[in-house]
Amino acid sequence: MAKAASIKAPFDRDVQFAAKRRSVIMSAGSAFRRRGYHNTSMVDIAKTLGLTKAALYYYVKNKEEILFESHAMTYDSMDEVFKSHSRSGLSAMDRLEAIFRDFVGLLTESGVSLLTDVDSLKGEWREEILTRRNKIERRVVDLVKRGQADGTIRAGDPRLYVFFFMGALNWLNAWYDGEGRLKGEDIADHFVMQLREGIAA
Amino acid sequence: MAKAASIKAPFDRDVQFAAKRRSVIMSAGSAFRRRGYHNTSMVDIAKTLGLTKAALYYYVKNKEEILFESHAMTYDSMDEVFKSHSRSGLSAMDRLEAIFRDFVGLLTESGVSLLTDVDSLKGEWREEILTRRNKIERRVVDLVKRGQADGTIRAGDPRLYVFFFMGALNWLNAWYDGEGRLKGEDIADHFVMQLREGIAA
DNA sequence: CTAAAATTTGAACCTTGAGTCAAATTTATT
DNA sequence: AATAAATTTGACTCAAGGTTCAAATTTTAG
Repeated sequence: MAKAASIKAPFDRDVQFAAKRRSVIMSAGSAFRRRGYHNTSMVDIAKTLGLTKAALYYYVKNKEEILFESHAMTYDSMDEVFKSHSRSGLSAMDRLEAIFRDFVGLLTESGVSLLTDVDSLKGEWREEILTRRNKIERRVVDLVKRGQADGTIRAGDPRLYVFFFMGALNWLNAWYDGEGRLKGEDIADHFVMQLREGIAA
Repeated sequence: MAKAASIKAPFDRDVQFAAKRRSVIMSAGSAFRRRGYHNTSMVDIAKTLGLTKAALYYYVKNKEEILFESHAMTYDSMDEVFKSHSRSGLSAMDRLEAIFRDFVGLLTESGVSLLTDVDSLKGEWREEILTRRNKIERRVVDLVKRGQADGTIRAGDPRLYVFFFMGALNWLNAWYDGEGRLKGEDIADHFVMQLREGIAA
């Protein structure tokens, strides 16, 4: 135990730091989602965590970095979802359905926020987030195309199909309230159904 | 003509003023939609109109009022759409479809913006906008309920149906670009189709 | 053409909130 | 307990941008 502790000690540090940094970002991300980036001050973020504004700067370079990381974490989660469904033998339609269900799950159960404030990011940061968003969108569009090829999805402009139901996701993120009557599971069931009926051949 | 002019003169004034005020609000609204409320400064708004920051205050009380009026004008337009379809003999489903098509038209052709920055409004203004938004949402939900009653719309939580396709509308507003390849008419056709298939019995 | 009203401007003011930093405090190590 | 490293803080600076206002300019009416 003493030995284990001495080995673990320096590692624990980084883990501690990373965990706290992560909590800063997620807490802020949730505030950004509810009140908006510019309506959330560093003081607000700090208070929620029982800290002082200055302490935040021990974990992040500046406010913009928090926004960037919020976005990044969300897209990380979405990439995970894709990965976890890449090796299933499902049809394109079924896979899309499963992925969409997981996306709804992220937004309702996992505290992940789909932020819209990309325009508050500048330069490289902005580019990277836009690139990642486009990449995800493209993967979904590809899925739709594949579904059209294998006959499980109706004909029509794939991008428009995607814009339509991804809009539902973005909007869900805006109105969903963990305390509300609507439960994540039920929303997911309904949304998946409406997704399918809207696009299935 | 001289008489007409003398009669018209005082009236022209108000019209002029109202028109210019309106152009301030719409121009700003479009900027808010593209860049966001807080990323658009009064100087930006003024420059677009070939004016000086200070001149804007001849037309509006403050920046928040511009945001408020932007929202209000949008909801005015949406109320108009409802009114124009209130006396048609269509089924609930068909009427919903027609209204949705017009909503898409507003956002793509009429320079109307569906802003999401409600949280930057304070107090009464905020309340009024939220109330109007809820009212519109409720009317759409009612339409869905009626459709379920007359058998043209599938069973299920009406609110969830509405959240889904209203999300498409909100998201459209975010990505739509008048200069882009996708033409408003085509978007409307596709969206109406995907709306119908997603909810029709 | 002239005076009054309407419109616009330049130059400030003021508030808010992000970011800095040296010092204080807490935590971990020996 | 003593020391060093990690963490947090209070007090401050600073810039951005919204708002004001008296004066200048433009427009309209007689």
